[in-house]
Amino acid sequence: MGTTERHRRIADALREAHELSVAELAGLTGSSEMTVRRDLEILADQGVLERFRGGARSLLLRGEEPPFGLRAREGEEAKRRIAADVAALIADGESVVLDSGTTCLEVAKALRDRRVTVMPLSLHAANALTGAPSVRLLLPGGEPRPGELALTGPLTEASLAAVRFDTAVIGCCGLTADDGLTAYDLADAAVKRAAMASSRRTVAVAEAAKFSRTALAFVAPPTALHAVVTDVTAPAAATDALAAAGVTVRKV
Amino acid sequence: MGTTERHRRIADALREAHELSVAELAGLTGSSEMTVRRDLEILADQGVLERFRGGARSLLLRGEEPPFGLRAREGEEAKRRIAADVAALIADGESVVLDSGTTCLEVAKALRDRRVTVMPLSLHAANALTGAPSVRLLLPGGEPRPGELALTGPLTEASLAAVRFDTAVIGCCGLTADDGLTAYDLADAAVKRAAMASSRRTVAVAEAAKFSRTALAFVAPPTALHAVVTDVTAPAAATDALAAAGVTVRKV
DNA sequence: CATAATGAACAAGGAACATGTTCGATACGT
DNA sequence: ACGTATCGAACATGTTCCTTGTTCATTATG
Repeated sequence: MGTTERHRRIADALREAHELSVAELAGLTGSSEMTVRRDLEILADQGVLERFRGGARSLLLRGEEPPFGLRAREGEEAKRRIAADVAALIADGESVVLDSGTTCLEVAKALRDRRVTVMPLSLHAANALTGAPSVRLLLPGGEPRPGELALTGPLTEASLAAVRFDTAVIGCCGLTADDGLTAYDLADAAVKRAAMASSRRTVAVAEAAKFSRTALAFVAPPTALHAVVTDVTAPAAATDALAAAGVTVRKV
Repeated sequence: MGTTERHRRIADALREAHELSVAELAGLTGSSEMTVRRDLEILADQGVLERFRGGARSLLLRGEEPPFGLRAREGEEAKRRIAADVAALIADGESVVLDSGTTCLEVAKALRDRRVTVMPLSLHAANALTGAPSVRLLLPGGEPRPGELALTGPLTEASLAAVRFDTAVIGCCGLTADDGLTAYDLADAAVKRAAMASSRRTVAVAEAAKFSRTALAFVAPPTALHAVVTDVTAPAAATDALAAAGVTVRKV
């Protein structure tokens, strides 16, 4: 079993059982206790769990967002397909503002060899695009949130206000026809709104799981979106409701 | 011989001999021709040299700046000492704007465990500071220059204008009592000036080699500097002249 | 057209990483 | 305060990835 696979299993097991002993986790993963301890130390640093003598307890009980490193490994294949489709929606020469989040990071990778202007809203995406000779990279100012490295704050909003884009590619934590597009973080939501306000059209990206969630911070109603790109496993009821609200839904 | 050591030798040899054959470079480095070809491809991508059939010729003949990857490995020890001294000049709780360049990157590493607010002017320094729990990181907007990843342009200057710092740590390409502080890049020079204008005091960092150079873009006269940190090998004539202009010179 | 350089493909060597084991130190319950 | 269980540092082993060298078919040059 690979390291990341084991981390995922430990995090999942703790989300269900609240807390587990090191011995239980070692049995569950089939590895030694020492390895589990090393994993727990890493996951504790990421804020996934809290150590106590003999075991660990999950910190992801409520509607909180798992940390970046964990989410990046979930549904990678679906995210890549979504990203490829989004890249196909963008024409050469366009200017794009690219939201933070793991799905948008895949979009960044998909845009590396395209002739486009990109303003990424997270350092992860920025790093994915540096050194790409055909991409003109514009960085907004702001304060990178730990782990996520999403840029937020007045500097970010000021940078966005100074530029106009053809397309905004926006990620989300929840997306339903009733509640619209929602995010876990209030500051993030403000940046998403600013990015959309500076763009002619908005493309939202959302894996299937997003359609059954509504997060804390409201960003925009479905009518503000021009297209939503999701994967084929998205529930038809949810996507039909969005389509009825006038959004173009692409399942890839 | 390590890879970076070999790259350095190849670049140095070409700077002296203008152009050399692959066979000559293979003999010089004691490695196979295939390895030299692979090295030349990498260095050509970095803009260090130009390939031609049978060998390569240097592109660093004039007053041009060697690429970031090469400079980072030169005088590492001196840069680390300078960086440690600069970090000691900065008090806990201070806000600092940190210039681009390899020496300032070392300063960023030296500040990782300090309780300070830092706005780095290059993505290299920004990446060195992400994940540091005690550092409040502020990113300016701007366009990262390839390789260097130095942020420049109107967005950078606007971000700097919106904030006030206790200390500006400024790198340079040349520093003399007559010509003042100079840089290779005009856009960089404008950013340096904006950073200094937003700060109460300016600390310049300069390895010994900088005192015998004057680069294209003028940034500031010596009188605008409050302190210069350099290494012990800096020529006394140059540092004395700066001291006479009212600058505190620290040799470490 | 002949010769030399080139770069792709494969193989060997070594460095870096992940994992497991051992053992002294440390924290907890009684 | 004592005994027990947990912890994490240090070492040993296995695995993977990166670097280097060799071979050979292709390509450029005179």
